[in-house]
Amino acid sequence: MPDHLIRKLEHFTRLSAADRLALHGLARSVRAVGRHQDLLRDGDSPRHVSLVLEGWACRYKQLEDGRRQIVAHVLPGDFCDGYLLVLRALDHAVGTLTPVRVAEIPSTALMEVLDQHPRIMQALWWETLVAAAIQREWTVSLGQRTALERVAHLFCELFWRLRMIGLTEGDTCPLPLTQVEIADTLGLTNVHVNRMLHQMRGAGLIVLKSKRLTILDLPALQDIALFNAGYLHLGREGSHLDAEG
Amino acid sequence: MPDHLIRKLEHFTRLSAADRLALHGLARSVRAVGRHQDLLRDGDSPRHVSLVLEGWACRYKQLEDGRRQIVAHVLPGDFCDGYLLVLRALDHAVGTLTPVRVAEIPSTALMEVLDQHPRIMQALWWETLVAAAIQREWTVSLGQRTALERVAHLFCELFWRLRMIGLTEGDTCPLPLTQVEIADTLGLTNVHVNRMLHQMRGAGLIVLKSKRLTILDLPALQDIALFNAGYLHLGREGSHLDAEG
DNA sequence: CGATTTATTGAGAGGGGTCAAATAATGTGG
DNA sequence: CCACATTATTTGACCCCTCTCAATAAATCG
Repeated sequence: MPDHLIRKLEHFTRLSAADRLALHGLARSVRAVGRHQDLLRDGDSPRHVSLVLEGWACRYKQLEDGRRQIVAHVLPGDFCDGYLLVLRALDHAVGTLTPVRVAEIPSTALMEVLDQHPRIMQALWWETLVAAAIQREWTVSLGQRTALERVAHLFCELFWRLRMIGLTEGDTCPLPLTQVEIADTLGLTNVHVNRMLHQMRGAGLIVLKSKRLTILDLPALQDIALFNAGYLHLGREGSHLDAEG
Repeated sequence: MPDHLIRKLEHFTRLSAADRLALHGLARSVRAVGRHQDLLRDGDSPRHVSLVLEGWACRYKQLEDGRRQIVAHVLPGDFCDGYLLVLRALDHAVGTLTPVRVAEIPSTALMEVLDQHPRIMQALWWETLVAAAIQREWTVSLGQRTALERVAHLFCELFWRLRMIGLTEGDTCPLPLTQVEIADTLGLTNVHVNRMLHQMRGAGLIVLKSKRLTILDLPALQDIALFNAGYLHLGREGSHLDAEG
């Protein structure tokens, strides 16, 4: 089941059959959760680690007066937490954006796998660092990019991340976000997101319909977004750790 | 020398004398660097790990057209990299904001210490997760907070971080940032930062002079900033790992 | 097919940006 | 320690990108 996770990790290093088997063994207990539910609440300290197998979720923080900021998108193959081995309490919430299937992994089981499979340990370490790099790039977007550039950049990033886990088809990918959710991601209002989408459609850059995004001209979109994929570290940077065969 | 690092880590768990000794052993080779120099450039892949002993630096990303965003402040006791054990190339630059003294630690020496001192390993893991939490909070600031709230939040965060490493005196701390650098941190212009400072001074909240910040009313400043220190995870969350004595 | 969510569009307002110039602080060489 | 150059701060006037408010249209869903 954790095919997306495996596919993602293999952008870092090639796993052995035993590695893959171990990862499959982790996704034993699976839970289905509906749309717009909280998987984790701010302040929680869950006992197990959750891995999203299918569907989209997001990390978000809410200010006292109601303002909400989505701080990360959690796609299939992403962990919800993974931090709780060290930190006592979560400093943000995790909510579903679509119906989701999550594997609940006892932290002892995860630790055992990490001990016995150093290649997985390295790959998950890489995964953590890429997540941090994405967070930094979001800081750049919110701090420096205009509204149009932000939307374009988000679409480029999601397209690359989805392609990494095999969820694109040609120039098309799922995009189950509402305009309000895009706005909460980019620090904009839904009204202005709508206007930017209008503009991008008018320029023949994208088609967005029925929760699917088609990028008609990826190079042009990347130019507009000042998008540079380097921060996603997709160059198989752990190839020296590759498994044989 | 790495007193600030030790002081910071002890907000997570109490280290043993041997742990502290091992950390001191790491800071053998020290380099002095002037103000406004790059310690690391985007794309670099340094061989050793750098620890800031004194002075301030920042991580930053620059867009092709010159727009610059500071994505993190690197204070005494912070690592510049620490990632390079896994990632091949840096996705951002690190530059000094003041003259700086950095320890250059061979990655093999660091790995040895981590192997022999699991408590340090855990504490550095905590440190990494706190850095990620700070990055998320910056996403919230840039996405949702107004200019005034952003400046107030930054000052609260820096004050707490500096207090954590023993660099505050009462309600005062160093603040060597120029208004341009504050602006590049918060996604504002230096002109508008200046106006917000004017407003905060007028409200009797702060004094900022000769690169020192005095917070006259911390609770009020935190209210304005919607600041909640939870994300800094200062509650000695690793106390179950405490060394004896 | 009615009910609710989501997307779309318009008009008006404001927070923060841009441009420009003056003042103050800091640094440097003699 | 001063004269000068450089860097940093401060302030004003004007503008524009994005927000707010509001109303309508279109999807989506039981």
